[in-house]
Amino acid sequence: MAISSRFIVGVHILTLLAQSQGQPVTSEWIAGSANTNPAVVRKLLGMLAKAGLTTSQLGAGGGALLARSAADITLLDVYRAVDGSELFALHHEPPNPACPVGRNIQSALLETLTRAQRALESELASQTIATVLGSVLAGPCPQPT
Amino acid sequence: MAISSRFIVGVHILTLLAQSQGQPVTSEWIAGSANTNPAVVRKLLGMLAKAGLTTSQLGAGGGALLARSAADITLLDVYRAVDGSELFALHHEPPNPACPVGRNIQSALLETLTRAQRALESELASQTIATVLGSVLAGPCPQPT
DNA sequence: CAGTGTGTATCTAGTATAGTTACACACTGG
DNA sequence: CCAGTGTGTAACTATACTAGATACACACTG
Repeated sequence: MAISSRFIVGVHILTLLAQSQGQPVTSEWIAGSANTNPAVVRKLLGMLAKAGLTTSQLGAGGGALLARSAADITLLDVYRAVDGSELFALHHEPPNPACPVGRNIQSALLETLTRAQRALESELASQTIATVLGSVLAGPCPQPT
Repeated sequence: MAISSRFIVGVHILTLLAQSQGQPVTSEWIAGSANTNPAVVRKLLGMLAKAGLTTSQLGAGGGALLARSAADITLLDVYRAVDGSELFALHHEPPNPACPVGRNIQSALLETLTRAQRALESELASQTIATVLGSVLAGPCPQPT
């Protein structure tokens, strides 16, 4: 369990907003669909808004909205917005520079780890909220009516 | 920091064993190079041994050894040995099946997440302990002598 | 101007990591 | 044969992160 559930819940939220077609969606409604707490949803919406993916309409009849087209939001955008730390941890304490292996191991691995992370990110970049919504609506038992 | 430091320390350990050319290496010596605690090293060695990557020689003059050639141990083997959980977490509580999005979001994302994880793993599979050792020894200030 | 819903703060519980100490036991080497 | 070495493992600690939960001020709508 390396990448927190914030990622999938973030995608869930944005997919709901995409489905709502410009109607503001309340955090309480989102929480009902994701089966979590409204405050958790609001925390995630804060991160998504800071990343420029959503906006909020305050006051009565308010709620969350997509800040841009669902086709312009990739899963990589979501990943970076809610989970954007380095994928691979290094040694807690820097290794012993007096040892040839300790001195060079981190830089020797850097390129490989960067490539691995980039490979993962490029897969995430290939999907958008629009394609996810398409898959969701094509699923079993689509919207009643 | 999604993938724990166990991974890079595991690679560090195996690289040291590869460098030692069949001489057993004690956990204390490894801990000195990785700048950590011998018990932590022994815990990692236990995981690596269970995965068939290392063996141990008990008793005086004992220590850890590679169980097979350094060229036959990929970084993916190490990753799986010490960190082998699912990369992406799902919702803590399953989403609401009464909502079209909640009902289908997980299966809609499954293929993409699997592809992303596989892309990362395939990068890790492309490097072996032997190639890492090569990079380490080619680094600045190689072995004195 | 009343009411709604966000944004934020705070607290909790649960879990994972990594460090540390301690000790029984298997094995080596003389 | 036996003293000593080093592993394997357990128990405990500190730290950090996640996610759930409650509470409340404030902006905004209608």
